Amino acid sequence: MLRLSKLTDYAVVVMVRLGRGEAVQTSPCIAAATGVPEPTVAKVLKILSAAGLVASHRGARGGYRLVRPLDAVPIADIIAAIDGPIALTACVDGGTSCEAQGLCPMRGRWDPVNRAIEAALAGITLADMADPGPTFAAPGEAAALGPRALPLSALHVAE
Amino acid sequence: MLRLSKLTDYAVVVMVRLGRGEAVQTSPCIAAATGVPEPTVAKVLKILSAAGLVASHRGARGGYRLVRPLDAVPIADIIAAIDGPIALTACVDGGTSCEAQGLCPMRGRWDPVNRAIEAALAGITLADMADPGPTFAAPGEAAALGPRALPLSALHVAE
DNA sequence: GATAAGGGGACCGCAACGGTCCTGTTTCGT
DNA sequence: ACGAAACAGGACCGTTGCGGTCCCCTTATC
Ligand code: FES
Ligand code: FES
Repeated sequence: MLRLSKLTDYAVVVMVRLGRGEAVQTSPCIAAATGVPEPTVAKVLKILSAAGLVASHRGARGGYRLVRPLDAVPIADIIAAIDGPIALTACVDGGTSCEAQGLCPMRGRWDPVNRAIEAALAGITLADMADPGPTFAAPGEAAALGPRALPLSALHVAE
Repeated sequence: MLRLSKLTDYAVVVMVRLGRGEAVQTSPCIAAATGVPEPTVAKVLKILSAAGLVASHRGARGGYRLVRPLDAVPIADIIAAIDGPIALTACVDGGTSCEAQGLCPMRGRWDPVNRAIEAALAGITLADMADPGPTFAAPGEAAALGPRALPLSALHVAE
């Protein structure tokens, strides 16, 4: 399905949330605001922090803040941070994983495809996905609607 | 990793192989020619046949043949056939799978991303991946050979 | 009628992913 | 100085989907 991991989706939600309100926010706070379970939020933030997309401050009154503004973060960065480098096949550009590269007819064959996708993903920033206008009309109580396990959604950037 | 299934990779190899030699070829023949195990080739061909990308002829002296020439088959079709419709997230355009669509702030957020990828994938045909002649002259970076034990490769369109 | 080939499944092992939890370590507030 | 708050980092499983194989049936040629 060419689908990306659910964590990536969460990461987008979390990042967008970080773009609102206080500059520095804690993971429990974000979890409460977004409706995403707290451990998962923490995990996502750790990964994002390791990738340098967010900065962390430890200790009491600590939290996370954005390093770059939302409009300077292409989703390609998020995907790369969570799902690893963008590579459709095992044999990526360098092809460091294959043995007989000189003989394999598929060598580098997927590269243009990878490039195209990478370009497409680099052209869209989080700001584009955040809220391009006043269309965001359902604050707060949206989270209350998900008493059950919230299957795949739970993507609420509640205010 | 945004990776696509191995089957898709096989499918490309098989399709390219179908573009060579005899117009109609049997799956054992293709398996022998490509080095891909026969059952897998058969599986791939069944899927491709169901998707209408190849035509099959049953009975003795049967086999498969291409419906469209290679340059008329964008890889998007292959991916769609094997991995299913191209959709990065669970909530696709229509969002038929989600319950509280009206409240979810991510509704349709990924759509532009999907479109971009779809467009990128539609712009490259199998012919582009087959063997565009001697044009594939990778510069100096021939990459150091990694003596591996053929992890995922075996993608040989042997002649 | 025998044989060669595709059609459509069922089946199982494995690896990756999602999700949770626990045990440090750091910093701020009192 | 002490304790609480919050991040860091990993360990830990259940589940899922995928890759791969096999079997039996139908179809068409010889
Ligand atoms: S998660 Fe499905 S519409 Fe939001
Ligand atoms: S499969 Fe790796 S270079 Fe061909």
